[in-house]
Amino acid sequence: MFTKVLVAEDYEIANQGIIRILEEEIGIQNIEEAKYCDDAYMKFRKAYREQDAFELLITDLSFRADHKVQTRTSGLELIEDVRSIQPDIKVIVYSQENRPDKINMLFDKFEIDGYVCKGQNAVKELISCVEGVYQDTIMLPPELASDPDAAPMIHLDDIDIILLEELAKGYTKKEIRIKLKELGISPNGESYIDKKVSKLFDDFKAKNTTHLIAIVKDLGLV
Amino acid sequence: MFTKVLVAEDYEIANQGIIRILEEEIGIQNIEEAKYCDDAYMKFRKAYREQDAFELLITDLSFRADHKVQTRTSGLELIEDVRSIQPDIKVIVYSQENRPDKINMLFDKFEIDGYVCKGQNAVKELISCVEGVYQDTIMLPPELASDPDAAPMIHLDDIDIILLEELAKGYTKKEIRIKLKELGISPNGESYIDKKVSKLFDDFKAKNTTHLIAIVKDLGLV
DNA sequence: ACATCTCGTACAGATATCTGTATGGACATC
DNA sequence: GATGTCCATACAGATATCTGTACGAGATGT
Repeated sequence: MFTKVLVAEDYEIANQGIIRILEEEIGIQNIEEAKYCDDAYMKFRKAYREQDAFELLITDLSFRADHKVQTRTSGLELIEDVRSIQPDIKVIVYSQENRPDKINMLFDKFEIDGYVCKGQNAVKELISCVEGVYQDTIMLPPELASDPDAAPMIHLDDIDIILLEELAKGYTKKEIRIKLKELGISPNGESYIDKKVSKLFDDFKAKNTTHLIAIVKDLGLV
Repeated sequence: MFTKVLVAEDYEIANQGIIRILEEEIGIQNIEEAKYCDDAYMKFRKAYREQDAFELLITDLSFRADHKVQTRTSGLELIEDVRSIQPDIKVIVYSQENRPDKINMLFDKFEIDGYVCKGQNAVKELISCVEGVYQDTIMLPPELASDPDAAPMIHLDDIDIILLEELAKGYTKKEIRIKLKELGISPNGESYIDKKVSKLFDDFKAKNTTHLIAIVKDLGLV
């Protein structure tokens, strides 16, 4: 089993709860906790530098802002930063997020190893998730694993994501086309972008750009 | 102090935590709990019918969907339904929501009496909130109370809300104008709507409709 | 080697958005 | 009663959106 685990979770009670489960139910000795993403990153760096790296990171997604100014405000940034240094570290996300598209995005884009949904059965789920991840299994939450084709997943490529993000920032398609060109991202043809967005309309059953952005915002995809 | 309180919160641990505080820290004897909005409503109706009504409702906003099919899926609906029967019941919302605009909206539109943010200091905040609400004080969370003019609040009237909601559903302004006319809501002139939306652009510093909807979605206003 | 399909691009027309100006009524202030 | 300020509406023009057709380049299959 894992011997050294880092827990990043700002909500103190939940933090203690996770530690208690790791210690008493799973029997992990060496657990460190952090209430802020930056603190978590510092502990991670220190352990890595001292050749005593963490094997598993359990992190929340959203961290409340408070008086302490943080460079990282989201678990996603923490995951990216940690993975850029130690790519093979296992990552389990523990969050209240329950939107399938968002959770799938975490596995697709951030290549997390497991996801546990805060809620009624979080204890049982967390235990089996940690055990599964230790066996190199990708541990989908039961909600997703049980009916994998319940919602026909929409696959978004990189350009789709960029388009959605830029549209949400209020840029026109022309401005986006110019941006893409400047950044050397291709394809960037005018009507290719139109086509891409039209396809997104079909996929999400949106009537127009505004509706599309409202839908993907609700889904938490951007 | 309150003698009879109803707690609606689906996350069991939090639910028990609230009850423990109400009992041991504040000394309230008669507390009932519910994990579902519908259950909470049933308990409320029963107590009201039996002339033994609740004096205070403490409720979460979001309730997880599970196998039990619910007619109410949000604390907001619960508040509306409860208030329509017993308008003078005190309501405290206990949620992880921390967006000032959204919380302000709860006070403005749902006339809640207090708000407690899930988090580090939730225990202290909950105690003072319950005590304040008992004294007929409107208990803003400390984040909002401390700097009331930190974010210059944008006042949205009914038409603004309707416009934002309909735009988010993908209706064009022309369609919205016709809808308003059919519903007998006025003003509904073509350029009045244009002007209203333009003002929203200014208020939220949005470049266009799509950007506007992205912003208000992020703020949780729709 | 040929047909077929997808991908990326170009163009064009109908519709919608956004911004500006103009007009008349309601209301208050002086 | 004259003046200015909102409020609600109308109209108009430049820009953007959305949809459809068309065309070449490359990949795929048979």
